[in-house]
Amino acid sequence: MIFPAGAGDEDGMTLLEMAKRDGKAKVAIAARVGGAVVDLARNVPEGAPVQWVVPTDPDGVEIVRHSTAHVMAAAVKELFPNALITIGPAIENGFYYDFDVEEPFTPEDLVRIEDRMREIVSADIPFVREEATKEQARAMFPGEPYKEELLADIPDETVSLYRLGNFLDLCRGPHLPSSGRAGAFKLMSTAGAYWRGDSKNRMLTRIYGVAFPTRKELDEHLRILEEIKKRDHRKIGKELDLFSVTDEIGPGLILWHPKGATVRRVMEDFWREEHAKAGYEHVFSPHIARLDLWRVSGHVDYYRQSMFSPIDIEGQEYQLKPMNCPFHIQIYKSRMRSYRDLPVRYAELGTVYRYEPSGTLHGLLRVRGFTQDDAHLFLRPDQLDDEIFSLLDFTLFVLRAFGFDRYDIYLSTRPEKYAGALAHWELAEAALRKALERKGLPFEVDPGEGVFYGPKIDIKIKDMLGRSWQCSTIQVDFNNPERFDASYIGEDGAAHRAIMIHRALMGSLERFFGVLVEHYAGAFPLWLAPVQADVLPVTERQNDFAREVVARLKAAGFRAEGDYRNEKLGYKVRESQLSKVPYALVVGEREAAQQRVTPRRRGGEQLPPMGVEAFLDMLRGETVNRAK
RNA sequence: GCCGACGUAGCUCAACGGCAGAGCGUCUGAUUUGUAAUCAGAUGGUUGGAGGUUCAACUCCUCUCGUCGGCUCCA
Repeated sequence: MIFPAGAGDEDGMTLLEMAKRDGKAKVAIAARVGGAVVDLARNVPEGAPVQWVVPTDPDGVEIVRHSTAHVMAAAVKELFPNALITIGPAIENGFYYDFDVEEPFTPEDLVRIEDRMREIVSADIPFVREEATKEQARAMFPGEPYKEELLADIPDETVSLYRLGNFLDLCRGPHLPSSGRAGAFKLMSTAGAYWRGDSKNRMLTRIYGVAFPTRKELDEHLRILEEIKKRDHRKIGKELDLFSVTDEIGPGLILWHPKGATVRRVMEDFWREEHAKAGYEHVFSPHIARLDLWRVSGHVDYYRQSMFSPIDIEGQEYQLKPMNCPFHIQIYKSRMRSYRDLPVRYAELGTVYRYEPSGTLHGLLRVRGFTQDDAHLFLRPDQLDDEIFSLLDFTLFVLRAFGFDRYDIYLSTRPEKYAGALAHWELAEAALRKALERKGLPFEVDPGEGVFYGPKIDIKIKDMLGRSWQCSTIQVDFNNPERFDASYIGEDGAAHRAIMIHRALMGSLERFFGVLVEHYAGAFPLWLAPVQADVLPVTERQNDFAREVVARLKAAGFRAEGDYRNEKLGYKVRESQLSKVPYALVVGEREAAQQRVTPRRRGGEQLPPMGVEAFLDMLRGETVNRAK
């Protein structure tokens, strides 16, 4: 919401005074003058139009968050005078501030800091903007080495400073007129963070907080956090007995339990089937290979920090594979290729192992051993455009089948450190761009974010809660065909270099499965559900009929289980519901007599009794288009 | 890897220098049950591991392994 305002008509009038005059002082927290957002303490610019910035504007929210960070720093400086201040920006949903302290803050400290913050807000202390030369500013931060370092890096001669009571901070601003304008906030956690994000620097103590213009928005945010917690795939994975990671096996290594493995198998079957239809050939490759292979591929040079140590086998060094590409290239190279053979498309659910620092491991989303739904395509240059175009189609089709139809697409271009010829890069970037445009897909360019061997398209899917997950990637590669001498015989009878595309749609089965669990909160759509129907006999007199129903469902290719325990129906229904099985089939005396079942959907909806065949038809109808 | 917090029964959690517990689960028995928990009994632990302080350690200290929240990186 933007309130237009008249141009200032009095010399020396501040924006705040003008806001008061216009009755906007209660809502405006800053103003947009020209392109810049400025504090209300500034003078009204002559002749320039002014727009009020209110807390609900994107710019306004950022000011609220940034100023809350300053309020926190002021509170910390009062309670912990020895804490050295560094930086404290606004971030998504809130803010943080990094401090250099001898002893990290405890949860109790956070409570004290938050209490003190509320007092500062109640006192409604003005934020006062000052300007100083760098030289003057240096003298204003005695004993604050981080501020000194920041000052040294600022190119401008004049810097701005903000005073909040006794607390002074070097800051670009803008800020709220006063602390009383801060919205609803809450300190969330402390964390270690390197000074300037560099692990060579000293570890600082960061305090994270969330802040919103209103209490209502804060409460809503906290509710979403609760929802995220409820959907956590690690929690649901345990509850539904899908997978585990154990101390005994090792961190970052996944055990797929039968229920999780069933979902994975369905995912894989679907994947294999669709790839075969799309002209891919399936291959298999070993988990280790001679280290030399990885020297040729460039992994030893570019990727060593993510690889496990080589294994000594009879004096030869072997390497646990971090990628599948060199194997597929070898298969391609196993015989002479004609231009007529291309494109050659090799697909493999290839399990790779990468060393990830222990602190980065996270459930299924960040692991040390994972299976890529990998494929490598070998093409002639004239095939590049069409291949990428149809690949985009194929990718979006697969994602849609799993229930993802919202995504962000990124085109990552040539990085500073790149391999190969510039002309190749330009050709590849143009091909990727053209395909996206031809499909009419909106995308963002990530300049310099390509892989060393080529540019790429990344697709980040959005889940039910709107969170983004990087899964699909399509990468053009001129480098590896060069390194491995992968070529084909052209129409002219001469050898030509092939172009390679690396691509993964789900990315990693582990991660994709984890995302699926959170997306559906464990309630998988029918085609993926590990158990699709629970058959629940009301008394043990119906057990025989229930077994027959289970057998018929299984014979028809569906996954069904019977609950023959000596429990009341309510108990069995409850357990079926909690394990998120899509259908519970109640079979009592009436059903058994009429050879029928009474289905109950996962949500509680009861369907009329029907014959087993009718129920099977219903299941078939619901699984034919997969995602639902 | 680095900073911090945390590891107690299969699961969720109590006990926080003085006899290691509850609910759920599991097992046994009774009950034969109609759409989110039938009753009773039993079972279950080198308190992550190693060392130390103490008359006494789940509790305090050191080391180690792991988990979680971040930093960095990425599928």
